[in-house]
Amino acid sequence: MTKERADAARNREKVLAAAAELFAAKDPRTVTMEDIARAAGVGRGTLYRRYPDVASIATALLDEHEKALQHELLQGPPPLGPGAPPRERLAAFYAAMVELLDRHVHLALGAETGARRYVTGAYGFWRAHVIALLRAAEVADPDALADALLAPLAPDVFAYQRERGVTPARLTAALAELARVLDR
Amino acid sequence: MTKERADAARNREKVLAAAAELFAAKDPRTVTMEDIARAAGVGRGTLYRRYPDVASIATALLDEHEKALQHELLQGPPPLGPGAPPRERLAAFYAAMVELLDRHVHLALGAETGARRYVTGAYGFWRAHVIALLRAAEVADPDALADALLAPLAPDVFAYQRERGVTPARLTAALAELARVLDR
DNA sequence: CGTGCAACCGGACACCGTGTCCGCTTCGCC
DNA sequence: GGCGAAGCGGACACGGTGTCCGGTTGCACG
Repeated sequence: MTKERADAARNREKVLAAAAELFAAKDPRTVTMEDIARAAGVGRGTLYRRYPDVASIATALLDEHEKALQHELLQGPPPLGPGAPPRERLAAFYAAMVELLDRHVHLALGAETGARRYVTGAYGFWRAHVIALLRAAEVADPDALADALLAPLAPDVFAYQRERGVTPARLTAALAELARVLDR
Repeated sequence: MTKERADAARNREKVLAAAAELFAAKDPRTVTMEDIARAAGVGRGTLYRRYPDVASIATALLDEHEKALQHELLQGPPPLGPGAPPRERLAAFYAAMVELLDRHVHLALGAETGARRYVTGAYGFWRAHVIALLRAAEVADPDALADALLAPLAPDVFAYQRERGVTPARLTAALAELARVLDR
């Protein structure tokens, strides 16, 4: 990773800015590489030089926001960070994720092309975190439960619920309850 | 819906058979209309006459299998059908769905292009069923919880877990526990 | 039977997005 | 200010989509 050339950096900015706008403006699943290139005033070749596909651009944009939450989970104050009982931490995690989703569904939706969700680094992080919490709560088979408990946070589920009139607040409440009743 | 012409019926059979084979043979998400037409020995126009896209063909194939389960939920013996306590019925539902998924993931994956999952008639059925159970169990906000509880049954989640080594049996056990601890 | 009409078939077509390739431009170090 | 390398971007070939329409086939009715 040597130093980035000035023109390259300039283009990277233009691309990310244009992409962010596009994802917010229209159905993120219909945004194409061509769209982004045009909006950024950049050739398609330039785009492909850095990002293999649309999803990876959305992921790059999303990562920034996820980083903050990941940091809080690891060393922030309870109940998000260490110190609170596992079920409380799980509830807090749910709440934080719902808030994150609420602000950035468009990006999250854009980042999903098929099973892409699970290969992204972030999912692995959430997974590891939930598994650790479940283990601490002495629940049976944390490995199997973790993905099941993360599934409600899938962007398309969230988008669907919101569209149906389930507010983030109600969802948070429902998930908090779910977290608290886990195994006794 | 007048009577179907003989040649049309013949072609419908050929198409469904060829599609079933294709979905099972390769990654269902990469099956194309052209593939199916070629495999069925049928023109592309013929395909489009009946099915607007690949997903709807997979859905048609899947529906057949889902119908049976839906019937059992409505009027089969407990614990799947009416008569058992709601949490037991939910656990049984989970078990049945996992088994269904295990047998037909390829179809379920083929049926999913983006948010297609939620517009299909089947999802609405599962949703209504779970909501009814939650209401009977006197859980708070069944509407918000239902989608969350159905999320772990998303085909891509199932496929991912299985690929990771979580057997259907373990998944069933984990979900059963989840169902039983709901709200107290 | 045979005939006519409607339903059905299927290949051709135009379009769009993808991903790659390569001649040209720009950068920044010496 | 010159030069090597990194970066750029348009052109290209490909593959899938969805539509359209001339030709074909099935079936009801005489």
